[in-house]
Amino acid sequence: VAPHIGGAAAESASALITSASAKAGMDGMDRTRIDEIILRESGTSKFMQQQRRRDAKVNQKIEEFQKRMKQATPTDYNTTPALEQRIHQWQSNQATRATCVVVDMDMFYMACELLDKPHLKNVPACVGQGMILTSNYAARKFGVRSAMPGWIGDKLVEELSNGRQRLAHVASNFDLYKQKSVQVVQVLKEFDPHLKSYSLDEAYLDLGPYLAIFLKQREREEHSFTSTHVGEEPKVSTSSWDHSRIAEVLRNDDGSREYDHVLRAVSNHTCRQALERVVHYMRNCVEQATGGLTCSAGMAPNFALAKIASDKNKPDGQCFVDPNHVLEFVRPLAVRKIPGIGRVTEKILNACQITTMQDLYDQRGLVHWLFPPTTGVSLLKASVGCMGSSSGGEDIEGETQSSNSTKETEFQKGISRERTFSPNNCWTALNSKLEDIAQLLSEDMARKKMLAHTVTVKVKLDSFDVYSRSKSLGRGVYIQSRYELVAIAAPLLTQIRGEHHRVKENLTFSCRLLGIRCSNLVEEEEFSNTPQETLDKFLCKSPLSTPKTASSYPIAASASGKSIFKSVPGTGTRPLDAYLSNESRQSERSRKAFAEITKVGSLDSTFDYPKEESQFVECPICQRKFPASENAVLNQHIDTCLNGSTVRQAVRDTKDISTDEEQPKKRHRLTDWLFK
DNA sequence: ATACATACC
DNA sequence: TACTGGTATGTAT
Repeated sequence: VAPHIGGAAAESASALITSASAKAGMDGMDRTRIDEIILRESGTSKFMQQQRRRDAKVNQKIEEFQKRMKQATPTDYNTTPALEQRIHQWQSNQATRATCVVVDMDMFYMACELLDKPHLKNVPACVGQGMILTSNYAARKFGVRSAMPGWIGDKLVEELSNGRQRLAHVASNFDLYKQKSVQVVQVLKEFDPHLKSYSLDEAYLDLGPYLAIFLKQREREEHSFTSTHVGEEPKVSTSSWDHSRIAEVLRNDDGSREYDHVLRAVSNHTCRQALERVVHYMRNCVEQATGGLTCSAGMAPNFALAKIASDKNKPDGQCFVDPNHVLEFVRPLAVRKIPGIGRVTEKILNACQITTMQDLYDQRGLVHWLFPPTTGVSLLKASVGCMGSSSGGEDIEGETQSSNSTKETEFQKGISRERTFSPNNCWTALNSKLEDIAQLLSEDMARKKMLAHTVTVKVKLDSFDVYSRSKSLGRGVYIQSRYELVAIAAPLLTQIRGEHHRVKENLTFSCRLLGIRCSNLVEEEEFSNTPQETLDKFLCKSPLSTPKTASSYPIAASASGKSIFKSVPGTGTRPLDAYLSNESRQSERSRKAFAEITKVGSLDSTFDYPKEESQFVECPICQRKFPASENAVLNQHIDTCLNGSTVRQAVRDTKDISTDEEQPKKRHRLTDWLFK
């Protein structure tokens, strides 16, 4: 039975926003006081209102959970032999040696700045002007942390220091952070050339191979010097070892060698001692190489545990999780410590009386029954320290977790750009912003040589309500240029506005953020030499997609050189391709792409935006205006519109505009297809 | 395939 | 006065 949900209890900021909750280095501070200040300063803001609405939804979800719990019978919430069996299985698949290492730089951005500005070391300071990116420990004492808006940080420091201190703001300098990050990674790669880093300030290493070579090396030394006493573990020598030699071996290692047996041959204790030494040395190297940046490290049999451990002795410390005592490490942890359990899941669990991992384990039957399968399983795996092995599926035999099987070929799933601005309801301006974003995104995609099959537009209103609408293109159609992006994105934006007006019956569409996301990506192949499609010109010149106010389009400029529908996406991604010859594939693709863009893009004239939002609403498709009061009429019209009357008109228009002399057949086929 | 929510840095 | 940006993934439909 859960405690009060949204009852009379005083509202707490930390329950509403992550930037108010505790973080490493925030010990011994007055959370109540901090909460109070945050709520007072921003409690009525639109942002906070939105957080409350979200929180209400979470509470609703919790109530549903509790309803189900009340109806539950012991058969539902008791564990079962099958579950016990699975849990046991996870545990026995756990690696027996702790070679996973997570290196986490201490307050990275801030630390980078402090190199330059040592005078800020002991006064409250943060990086970031509007939004705080990170803060030093002096500031954390007052509850100032990342993701917190700057002015709240100011208030916290001012008030909690009784006006004696002020929060110093340093503008972010990502070039510097990137440069420092490169230095760090360079050093770390000597210890594991296959390391992964998911952000500028942390890296995931498997020190298994390094350790194996290290131990081998030492073994040889010991042999040549002393005769080892029987039954006695050889001590880890206190002399320094030949690091550069090991680094070299690793550099030339093709990753196919098996090191596991070496580590299994030595005791857990020996392994630990060696690892602690290596990691200590490694952290030292980082500090030297960066001119004084410190980091913390966690060592564990899997990366999630290592990640948690890296936080334990922050800053400038390290923590080892003994594979034989994982449960002792895990059980006392608050559920929130587990990567993947955030503010919301924590709240849900807490409502079920689960606050620690011990609770989670004790309630495993209930959890398994209550949560959706993937979530439930990953929670339960976590409860016994088995984490990170993605998607909660059953692990196929063996502790592949940390061996040299680094899959290099992971391809980025999506790419996006979004921008926040002062709330704006001018349709022309919004569309122009959308085009700017498309431009940025297109550049990113070109740089990364990727093409997208799906485009999503994201809108955040003044109220902080978020909408997203997406469109997947026809089979085999992939796009990149900003014209294409705009051709798809602009109508989606129109659609969002239309639906917002319909649903909320709200005439203003005041927007504070626009974003475009591309997904279902494929890699661009070598430049295609097929004759230039007319699409580029079409998208560029056609009044259907070129705003009259189009100073933002440097028209002829970049539109020429490149074909838009460049590549045949990698063979194998879509087997059906195999049925088409290369050439017909190309034209097929272009034809479909053209159709796609025409179908969607041309329907939305980005020109002729009404200057003011009045008592009229527009058809999201053809932009024709209708009296706001006549909802039925509009809906009727939209249906007609969607049924294609306008499509035909649009296509007739394009016929005159873009003539394709080289391949007139295509045009026929295009129109045939469109008219269907 | 689409929309939305959650999470992480 | 004022609350980010980029990516991945899970859930529900």
